[in-house]
Amino acid sequence: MYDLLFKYIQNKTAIDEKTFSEFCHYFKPKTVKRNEYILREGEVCRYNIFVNSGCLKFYVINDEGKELIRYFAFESKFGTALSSLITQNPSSEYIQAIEKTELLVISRQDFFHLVDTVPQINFIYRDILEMAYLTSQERIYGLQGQRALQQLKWLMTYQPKIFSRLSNKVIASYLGVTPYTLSRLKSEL
Amino acid sequence: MYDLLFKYIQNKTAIDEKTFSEFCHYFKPKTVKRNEYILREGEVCRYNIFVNSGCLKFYVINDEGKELIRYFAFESKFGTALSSLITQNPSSEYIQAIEKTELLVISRQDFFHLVDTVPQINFIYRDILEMAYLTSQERIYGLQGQRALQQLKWLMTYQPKIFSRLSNKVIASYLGVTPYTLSRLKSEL
DNA sequence: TTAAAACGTTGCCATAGAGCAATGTTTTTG
DNA sequence: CAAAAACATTGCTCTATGGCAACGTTTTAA
Repeated sequence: MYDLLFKYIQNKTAIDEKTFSEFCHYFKPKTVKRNEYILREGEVCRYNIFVNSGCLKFYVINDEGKELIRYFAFESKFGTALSSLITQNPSSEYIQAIEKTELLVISRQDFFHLVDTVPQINFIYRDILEMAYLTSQERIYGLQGQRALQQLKWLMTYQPKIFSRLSNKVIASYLGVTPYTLSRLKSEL
Repeated sequence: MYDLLFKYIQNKTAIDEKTFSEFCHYFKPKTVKRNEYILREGEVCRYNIFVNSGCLKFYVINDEGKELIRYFAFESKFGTALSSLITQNPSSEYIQAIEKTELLVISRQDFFHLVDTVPQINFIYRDILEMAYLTSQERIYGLQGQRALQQLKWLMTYQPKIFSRLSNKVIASYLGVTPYTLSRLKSEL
């Protein structure tokens, strides 16, 4: 149950099983079905989430009703609606399972308690934020400067998992183009 | 010299002047001229930067030679090429002064030393990362989902400083459109 | 297992934004 | 302060992407 989380933490910082076992019970297992919502727009996000297996999508619905995905959390990734988690204001984001997904969820309070008291978790959180920020920056440059075809090529090279596991529809939503356009671009490759 | 930095930290966490005076000497004052580079593509970023006055732009030059700005650091903001700072790999970003700018720079080593030894700085760094990440997320949704006109309206509402202080050319580069398009959009407002 | 639903592809046309050129305006710098 | 450089605006045309419709294929769920 906690194997993957232990490996994740161990991979980023020095930790022994004893220390891990002292706090891992804060993470509660939960299984969600395909298409099940973990968080809806307007709800306050109260959890940080670690994905044990499956895949979650994090997205908003814009004014025109279009679904815009900013992030996929595959197994061994953390994800949360950070803005809402921090401010405890209603989220503008949805979190939804793309397939049957096994999670470990930790409450906001417990999570920040661990960040403040367990140096390894403080470091992990810093690392998560740093990496998330770097990824965001790259994505901003991609969306700002590149034609969809270039973005598609970049994605196929650096995030091939997205192509092997997700439908064209969600990939299009992630790239910010319509499924029609994605379909046409693929025929240009 | 350190007034603004002290206020910045004080505003986010409990700190007294004595504690501040113990570490503020790690931040070295530096003045750069209009258009002067603080970091060029290919160089390794060795500093974190606090802006005392003026404005910096953080950008890349893409394959087509187009300048893409991801962030402006006005006074009382931190900024760095985080990817390069963390990995110590050559930066893909430029950092350049838009106007005459007064900085406080702290070396990578000193900065992470403070993060690890001064709880207030640990907290500040966490806060910087959190806020930077949230801002990035909003920007991703903006670039992904909205027409340039909508982005322009959003920017005028939430970051009016950008309009009062920067040229159309750099605003266009930030929005990811050409100056021609920006000029036309403004006439539609 | 099979009907229903969702998805992917492609033709056609509409639209947002790109890019060049020409012109007037503002800013910079000696 | 004046010449040069950079910038802003706008007409014209071109291209990338959007969006509908139609149709075949795959997936889902009872």
